[in-house]
Amino acid sequence: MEPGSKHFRKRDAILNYLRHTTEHPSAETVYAALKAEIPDLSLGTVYRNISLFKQQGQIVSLGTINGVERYDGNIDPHVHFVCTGCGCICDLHGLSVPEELNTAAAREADAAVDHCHLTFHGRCRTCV
Amino acid sequence: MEPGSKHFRKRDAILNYLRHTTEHPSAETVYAALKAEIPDLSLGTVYRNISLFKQQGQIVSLGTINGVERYDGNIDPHVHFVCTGCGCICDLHGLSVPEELNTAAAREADAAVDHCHLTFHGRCRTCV
DNA sequence: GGTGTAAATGATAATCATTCGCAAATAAAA
DNA sequence: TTTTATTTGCGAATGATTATCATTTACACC
Repeated sequence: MEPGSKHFRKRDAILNYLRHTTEHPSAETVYAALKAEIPDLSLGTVYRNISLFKQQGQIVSLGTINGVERYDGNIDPHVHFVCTGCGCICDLHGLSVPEELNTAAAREADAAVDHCHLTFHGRCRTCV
Repeated sequence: MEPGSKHFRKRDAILNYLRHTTEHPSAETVYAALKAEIPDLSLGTVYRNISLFKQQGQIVSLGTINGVERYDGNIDPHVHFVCTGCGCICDLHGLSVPEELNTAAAREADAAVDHCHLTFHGRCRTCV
């Protein structure tokens, strides 16, 4: 591959996409978006690399919404809002889980707490 | 069906099971547990009724852990701990999401917030 | 420039949780 | 009892995700 080429390695393109989008996409969405610039990308590659990134801690899973798993390339802890109507996810950077809750959780669960997810559910603007 | 029979309607047995267990089971787990006392129960019936209960708000989904959806028959809001190792879920009744976070979330998301889920992740006692 | 080896990928088949379709069984109503 | 609506069992269909495997590519070394 020529130096200075705009062709990334596909793995890099996938991670790069996940890091620069705010839509918290599914594997299928990543695939569809990248397919435009990388016509010979395959869906299997997207799944394969996403599960690699997840395992390496480079991305984070937000769980499944309407049967499909969604991912976040922004790994520093933040809160999410999920719309029950359209399934859109948005970041809430303005709030955080109080530290006391972490320690209280570890004590009550009698376990080693690693991280937590706080997600609000409701209806976004366009879904009334 | 005879009056006073110990045969419930299957739907009732499923809801009853979900309300009295603390294991936050999957559909398959509910099926396996009830199959003992109701030998002619079918897995389809479990799925069918679970999705009905969910829609009616009689139970709550905790999302999918290791590819399978888990449910909670206790619908009053509480916090959960999920073990990354064995996938067990336990209730944390001793802590709650501060009310201010709800209003702050609604403001920042510019949306109608209905409820929220706070889940801690880590390793339980038996998973080191 | 080759050449060799390990990693990455495309294409497709397999897996597996969940949903659907439909006929039989059961309950409720008349 | 007869009629009608609800619930269920069974088995097939669906759809997201994973595995397989042959091919291609990256990268170090010559």
